[in-house]
Amino acid sequence: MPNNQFKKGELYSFITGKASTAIARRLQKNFKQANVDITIEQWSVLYHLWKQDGMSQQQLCDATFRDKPSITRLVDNLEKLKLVKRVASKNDRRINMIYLTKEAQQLQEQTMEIANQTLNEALQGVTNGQIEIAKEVLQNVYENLK
Amino acid sequence: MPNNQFKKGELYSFITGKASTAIARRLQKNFKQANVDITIEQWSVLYHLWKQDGMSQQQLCDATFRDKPSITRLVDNLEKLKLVKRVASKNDRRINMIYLTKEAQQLQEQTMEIANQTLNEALQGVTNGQIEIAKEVLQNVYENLK
DNA sequence: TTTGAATAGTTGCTTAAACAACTATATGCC
DNA sequence: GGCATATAGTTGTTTAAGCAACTATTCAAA
Repeated sequence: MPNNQFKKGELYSFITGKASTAIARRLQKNFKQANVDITIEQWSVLYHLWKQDGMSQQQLCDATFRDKPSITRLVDNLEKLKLVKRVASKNDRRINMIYLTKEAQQLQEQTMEIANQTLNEALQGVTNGQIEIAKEVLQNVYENLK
Repeated sequence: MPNNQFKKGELYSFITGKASTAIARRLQKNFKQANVDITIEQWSVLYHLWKQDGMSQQQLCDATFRDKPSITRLVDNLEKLKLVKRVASKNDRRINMIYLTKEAQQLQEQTMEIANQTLNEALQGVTNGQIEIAKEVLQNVYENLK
């Protein structure tokens, strides 16, 4: 493989992920404007629980690409906010199953709408074909490194 | 513009930026293996100073897409590591100009090589054409939101 | 020229990430 | 059964991000 496939000056945007930072900030701002008082990291955990309620912390680690201490503390904070509950598994007492509260269930529709709007703001002027290719590249990078 | 340009299930990878997180982690790991004891955030500041030594903190904010407190503290830590020096501007006493030390200058070649290798690992199997489109999309997103 | 606004940087606070070290429970093998 | 190992989760520590509030300096306009 050629060692210098890319010009050095082009490295930076790939490594720093300014685009995803910008999306994250905008989403946080849009949550705040709608008086939704959660962080985007907390939202990303809820996102997976909305898809499947009752996941173990380890499953949340895999789903959100975070390590175990990060999930422990995100779940701590979500519990303080009364958005999730830890329930010890009866089959395997090492495992905490995480369940959404009613309050968290009620957040789904509103916050998914805000996330959709945020993505529409972010992707103005970008064609669906370009988006598909960008997603493939990002997925490929993720697979190469995980 | 249509309101639901994207399927909801496709949102997540865009918002969370798993790919850039993965690149960042791999770069950090590769620095560590080479006994380069700096964080990727510190490296990203040095990166811009290698391109142009003697920038103000505000210029570093713009270049690295960080806010002022973040740069204050990154410069604090880089000063502790003796990699940069703050020099008060004589023209405008509000401004700190940040200069690389000799130690930091010596880090450039090695760490840029590691960054190049890391990108090559990340982008295996991705064509230059795909990379160009992905970069355009990410740049477009950044412009839309900044 | 003085007063109000803008700019550059710092500090305090909360949230989160990464890593290492730790506890508790389960599993597999002899 | 008992011991080594793997798995699930927690705690401690350092680094960093984001926001608000703050100080110091400069600029601009009356």
